[in-house]
Amino acid sequence: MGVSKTQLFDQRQNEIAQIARVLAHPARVAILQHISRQDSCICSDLVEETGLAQATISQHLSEIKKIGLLRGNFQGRNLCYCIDTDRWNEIQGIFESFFTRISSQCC
Amino acid sequence: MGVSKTQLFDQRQNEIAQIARVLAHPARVAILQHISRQDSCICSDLVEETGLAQATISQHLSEIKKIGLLRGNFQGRNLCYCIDTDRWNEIQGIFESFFTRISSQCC
DNA sequence: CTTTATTATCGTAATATTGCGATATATAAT
DNA sequence: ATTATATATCGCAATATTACGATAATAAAG
Repeated sequence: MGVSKTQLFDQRQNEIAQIARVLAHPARVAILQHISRQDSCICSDLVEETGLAQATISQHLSEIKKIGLLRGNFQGRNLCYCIDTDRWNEIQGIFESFFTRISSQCC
Repeated sequence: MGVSKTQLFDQRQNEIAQIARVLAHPARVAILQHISRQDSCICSDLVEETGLAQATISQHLSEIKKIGLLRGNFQGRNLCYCIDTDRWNEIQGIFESFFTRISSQCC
């Protein structure tokens, strides 16, 4: 078969999985780190930085966008992305509570 | 094409991605939550709980095992899994520092 | 309006993931 | 040792992801 059975799981579980999926590729981790390192949020020297093709970077950016983590403005010729801080904090909260809820005293 | 170019990224970026990949499926999120909810860490009523086939659950468990998050002991007839708390805390730390390092004052 | 530079989308190939039935392996009980 | 139960692995089919070249769309500059 090969279809993910998301309907078997609750909304929060699917939400965590959906966000984790975005972080589940080193390029996207690197992109997020790069954007946040720049004071002004330069966009596609990401191509240079990572060594991936422009089309590939654009695709990764669009994955990150899907979970609401990016905001983009034109700045001169360049489309300039930055991280949506509110959404970032929200996601941080979701993971934090997921991590702290889990604990087990084993057999 | 279609091969993830992991060699383009540093060890930490790949590590974050590898862990996120495990959390990137709602079944695995549910499994972790279930194991931690049980006082004693029951194993494969996971099949009942989730509605996935036994083979599928076993496969998901093995993904979680790969990043060192599970410990298993036989308890009577049953193989009983629990979360490796040390590793869990380590991973929590990795994500926490990833999340807190990222911030951006946008254009 | 045309040109130039930047980013997005399309089409396609390679690979990875998801899921399950069938079967093998492992442990406890008899 | 044999049986019964639980878990792991194999093989396969369906779908998803990753990557890139080619091309379209967008915006500033001339």
